[in-house]
Amino acid sequence: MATRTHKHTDTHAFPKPGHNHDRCTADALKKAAAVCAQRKTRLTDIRREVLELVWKSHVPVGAYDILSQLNSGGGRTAPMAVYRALEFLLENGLVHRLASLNAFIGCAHIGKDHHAAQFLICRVCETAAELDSAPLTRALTQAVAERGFTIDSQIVEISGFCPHCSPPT
Amino acid sequence: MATRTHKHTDTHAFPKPGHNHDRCTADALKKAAAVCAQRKTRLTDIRREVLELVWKSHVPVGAYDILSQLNSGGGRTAPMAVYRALEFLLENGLVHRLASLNAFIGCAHIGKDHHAAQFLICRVCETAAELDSAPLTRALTQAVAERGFTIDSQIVEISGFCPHCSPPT
DNA sequence: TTGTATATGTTATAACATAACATTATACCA
DNA sequence: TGGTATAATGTTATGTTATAACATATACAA
Repeated sequence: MATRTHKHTDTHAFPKPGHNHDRCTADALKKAAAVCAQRKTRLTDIRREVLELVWKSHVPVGAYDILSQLNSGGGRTAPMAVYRALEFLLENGLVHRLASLNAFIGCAHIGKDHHAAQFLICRVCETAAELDSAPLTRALTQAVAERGFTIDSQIVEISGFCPHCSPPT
Repeated sequence: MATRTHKHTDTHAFPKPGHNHDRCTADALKKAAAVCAQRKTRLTDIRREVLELVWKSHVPVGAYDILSQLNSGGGRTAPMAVYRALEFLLENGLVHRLASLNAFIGCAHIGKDHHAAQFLICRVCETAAELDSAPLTRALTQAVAERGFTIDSQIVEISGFCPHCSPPT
């Protein structure tokens, strides 16, 4: 029988409304720096600023939202700069793009090359969380293989109601 | 033991390069008319034209592509008309929207309220096909339920190589 | 320090989508 | 049949997301 040693069951918990979010951000930035150091890519000022803005919350954020936050102090950054930073962050597995929202969110599992990109998105609080279910991935892999198809990349985005928000009555 | 009576195993086959596509189109249009009659919604000229254009192939098509095809004969249709037609077709389950491509494709299973919206998309020939895997749906439902999440809608879009196109060597 | 690769700045435009209001067509009932 | 409500379409304008192309600047290694 396989060993089952989990420190806690919180690994995939949906972000709680009152959690200490500063920790999420600090942790993400630390790991991001480590990943970039290891991969010998450069986490420049603008890239880090964009990453910080993406990590302001667990709500996916649009490129132009990031842009206006960057420019809120009178800056003159252009859209290209933001898209380039996002492209870098995507390539390095530091953020994800949600196709259903045209928005970006910080990767919650930096380093563990999951690359699953399976998301739960709450319609009420707009929070998005990575699902990363191994059984789901297995079912998907099998279903796709049965069709004679070879996976290159996948998008799984589930919209609904998170554990902290009730469906409208 | 459950009965297993399938006319053929082709139900979920990936569209073959040389298949008789006129049949796909004719079939889709016939079913579309039936659905609209049953639901007492109106398949007007522009709606049917857009549906026909969507069914020109199994490659998802953008709204502005549809628009330029509509106007290729000197017409002056505006984007709104196309988007409104697409909205109608979506509401009536006659087409799907692929979020990863910002494009639309005819629904291959009109009537059978699947609403799964699981797609395979070939990177080479650009053909998209509905996956609609029950095991996948089950795994997904379960994984989501385990997180205390309630599904409202789902997007599953798998990009890769179809059975008729080889991965680049 | 100088060359090369990488990153950023800048301008313009492409691509996708909707808001708001006017007009026309259709259905349905009195 | 004619009036009226509803649905559909026309029209204009604009919002939103994303990329192309070329110029300049910065970092790093030889």
